[in-house]
Amino acid sequence: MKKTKLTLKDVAAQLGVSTATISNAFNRPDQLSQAKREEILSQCKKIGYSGPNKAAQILRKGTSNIVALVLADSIAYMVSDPVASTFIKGVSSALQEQGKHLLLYAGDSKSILDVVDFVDGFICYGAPRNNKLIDELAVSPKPVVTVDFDIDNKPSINIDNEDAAYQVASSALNEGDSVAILGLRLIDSPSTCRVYDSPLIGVESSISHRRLDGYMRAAKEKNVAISKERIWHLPESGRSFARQAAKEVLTSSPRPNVVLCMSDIIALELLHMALEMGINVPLDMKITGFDGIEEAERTRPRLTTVCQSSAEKGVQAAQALLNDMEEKTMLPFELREGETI
Amino acid sequence: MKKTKLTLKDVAAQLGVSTATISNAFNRPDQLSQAKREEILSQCKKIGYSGPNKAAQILRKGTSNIVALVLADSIAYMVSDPVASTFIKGVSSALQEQGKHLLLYAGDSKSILDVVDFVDGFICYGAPRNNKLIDELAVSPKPVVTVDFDIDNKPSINIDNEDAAYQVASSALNEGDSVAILGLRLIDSPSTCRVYDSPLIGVESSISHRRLDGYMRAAKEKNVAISKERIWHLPESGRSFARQAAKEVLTSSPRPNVVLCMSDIIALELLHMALEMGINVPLDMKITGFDGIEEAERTRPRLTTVCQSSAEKGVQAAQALLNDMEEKTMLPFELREGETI
DNA sequence: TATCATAGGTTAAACGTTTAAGGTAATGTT
DNA sequence: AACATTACCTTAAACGTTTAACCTATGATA
Repeated sequence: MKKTKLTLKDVAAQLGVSTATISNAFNRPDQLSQAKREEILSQCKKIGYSGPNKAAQILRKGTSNIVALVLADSIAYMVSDPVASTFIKGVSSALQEQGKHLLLYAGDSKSILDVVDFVDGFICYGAPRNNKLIDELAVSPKPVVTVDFDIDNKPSINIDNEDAAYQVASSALNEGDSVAILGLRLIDSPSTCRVYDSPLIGVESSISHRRLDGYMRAAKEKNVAISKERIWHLPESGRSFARQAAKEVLTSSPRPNVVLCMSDIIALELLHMALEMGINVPLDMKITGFDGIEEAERTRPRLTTVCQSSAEKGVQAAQALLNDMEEKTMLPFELREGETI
Repeated sequence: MKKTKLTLKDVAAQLGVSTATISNAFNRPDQLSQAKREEILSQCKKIGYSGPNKAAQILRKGTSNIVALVLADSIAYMVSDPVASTFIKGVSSALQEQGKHLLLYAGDSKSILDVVDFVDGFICYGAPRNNKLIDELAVSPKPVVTVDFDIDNKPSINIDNEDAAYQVASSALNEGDSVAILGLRLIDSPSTCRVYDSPLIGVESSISHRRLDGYMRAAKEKNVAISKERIWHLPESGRSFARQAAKEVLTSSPRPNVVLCMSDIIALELLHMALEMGINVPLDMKITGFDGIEEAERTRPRLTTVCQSSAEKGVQAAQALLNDMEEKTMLPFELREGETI
């Protein structure tokens, strides 16, 4: 058992050199002769000194190799969402390659102040549920990269959600259609409900808003009207919310013959429920999704959706952060025609 | 724009009190009069001092509120596994409740030395792929809680994997059966293959070893022999590895009529493929899983498996860490009889 | 009235490093 | 031979806090 943890000072004393030299041996090889360096390193190993204390380094150097990933919602929810977890996957592999550590941060937290002093930067995936965080991130002294939404003057990674939504809606819609939209985080309600005249929440650059805009533009072009009582709000993309919304939509009258869903999870639950009710998809009801998750390829009929690479978004976000990129990046997406329209 | 970040010293000077007093105003309300405290706090807010620098606190206090979650494999893989992500979910909610932060740490990392100085403790989910980490954790100066395996003298959270495996195997097996086992991380190979005579890897307390023991005990009791060439190794529980292994098993001859799988993901891929090949489950082939994931309830026939609550494991692990528990905890499991045996 | 707690501060020494700025001897330059 | 460089170390001042130890009125106690 060690008596007490060795410090740089102890080691310096024992080896009869200055603390600076020990420090340099570990951090700046060019500052001392190779012979001395090797000698020091081997001595350190021998006496059980495993290198400079990281906590002290964080304070002194002002850098920790920790990157905070600010998730839109609670960690608990985000980690179980296939799209989000694929994103996390991308982020983590890019970070690991550079020896950076990943701190998961919930978007419903009170404030980023409890970590801002020691993290090296923030990757922000989706507009945090707590709007205050956005304001704090906007003035953060540490670098910030946003994904799936924007903050002025901060780099971001996005796809053109408006265009993607427009395209998928355009290929699904025809004049005379009766349309419903299953949207995400549109209004301020903790449960699934119709939007009606509730004010829309969140930043204008959020994916929900952009997608809604795209849907509406396509609808206008095709001359179909979508009233706000045909737009549903889901607080998140979980299966239980999705099932609830699906049920409401399927039992609403008149039953829509086109349903535009803002995520594949939502679309898939709707699809399953519709099929169970004996509704013919796409003859009686067309369904579109969003994201292009793996599961959407395995269903019969295959879901028509918009594919984007969440893993790639993660990688790009990490790289943007680590390389101090300043631009806002637009990633490609791809319409995947399945058999649900 | 701020000129330069305010420090405690600056604030103390501006308010004409000592740094200790400012510090106490934030950390130890009992050390100064309530009037002064409120005065200080409101002044701080006014001049834009948001509280003591966390990096400095980490060094000085020796605690950071950061807990490292050491995953068995790479973060990228773990986050996409439904069982692991449910566990993470449990951990994160328990931590968030206590204001702790979650650092994801990959089990295939070189060493924990780069974080041990600043984290408050380790939750270790599954035996890390890199064995060196286990040794380091065993002598870590920071608290450690292991899950799904054990380290001497460290608290742990487990289910009785041996017994669970024994039970599920017992209910599936009958004398004369031809049995195959689809196991996880049994030998040192990066790809799916039969075990044959390769030496088993990893700690004896790992879930794989315990489950294998349980299977074998049941087999012995039922008088069925399982040779090592009927045991497959999968490097991880991913779907692609599972499909590959499923294919090998289904085309092996003689084709087994019972397949014991060490995870539901593996079992489900096998089930799908078997059904596609026109094999009758359970008449021609019985299949058992492990874990009790949600997806396993939705398949037809429903999978026979062992249910455990990964979320609960996460919560318990976090609590054990935060409360300095010392004991090794055994959580309950439940046999879920589906229609695959 | 002399004595003793106590409340509400202050002082200064840590916490364990990094890194400018200096110093010195050896090497290179003219 | 005088001078400029360079290579290699050391000194000491940060980094921004926390906290034990100490101080000083003020009110309570005997």
